[in-house]
Amino acid sequence: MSRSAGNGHNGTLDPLIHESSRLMIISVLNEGPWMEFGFVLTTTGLTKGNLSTHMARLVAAGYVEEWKEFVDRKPRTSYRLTRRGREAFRHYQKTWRQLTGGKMR
Amino acid sequence: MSRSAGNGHNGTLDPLIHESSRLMIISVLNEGPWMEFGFVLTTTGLTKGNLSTHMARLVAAGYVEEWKEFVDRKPRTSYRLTRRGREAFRHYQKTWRQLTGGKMR
DNA sequence: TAATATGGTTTGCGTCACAAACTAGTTTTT
DNA sequence: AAAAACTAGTTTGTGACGCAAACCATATTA
Repeated sequence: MSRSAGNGHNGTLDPLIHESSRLMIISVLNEGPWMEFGFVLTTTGLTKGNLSTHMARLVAAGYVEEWKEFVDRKPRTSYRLTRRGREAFRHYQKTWRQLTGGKMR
Repeated sequence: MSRSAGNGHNGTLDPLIHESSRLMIISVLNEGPWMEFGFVLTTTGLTKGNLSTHMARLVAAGYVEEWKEFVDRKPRTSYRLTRRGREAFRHYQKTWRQLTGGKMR
């Protein structure tokens, strides 16, 4: 198999991270440890539906970890970046800077 | 009319620029003045079809200027960023850095 | 004149991001 | 105690769009 996934360490922008909404989400999660759904919701300004589905994809990709619990009899969902997620984000940032910085340098 | 286009000077990433292929194209065009189709083609690694349609969109948006001529009896198409295009790209870069750099700084 | 190359454009399909509708349970109101 | 409204998300329907493949027009070579 030839190494050329959407994310890998080739010079392409991981689409899972690059998509605007998810870029916002990941940038927020990158600033700290566990964050609640509601916090990410208001910080990013996304709708609940979209936040929910984007989160599901990030979890499925192993970039984000999900924690569900009941607090005061109500459900509470929290997220944090996994190590893989943080690394992927770092790599994405590096790639973006190279790309937009010009081929020759 | 309330200023909130896809590109405007609000804190969102202009989708016309943010899309990976076009981000590559614009980054390349940003490095110089007129560039030929074939050059952009090999530099970005896109297929001809996709390059063609992306260029059409960028031209339609007023971000890129198109120049068609015949050289040695063969068609030649060249492109360059317009002033608006360069400005939009600068603004995009600024926005991206703010966004991914964290809310608090 | 048939094949091959050059320089693109157009088309069809599959993915996916978004808003809207829905689910499940809790608290408040009447 | 039933209904209404609120909390905390999840699921669904659909339009937009990015991609590869097919196509077109002209020029060159065999």
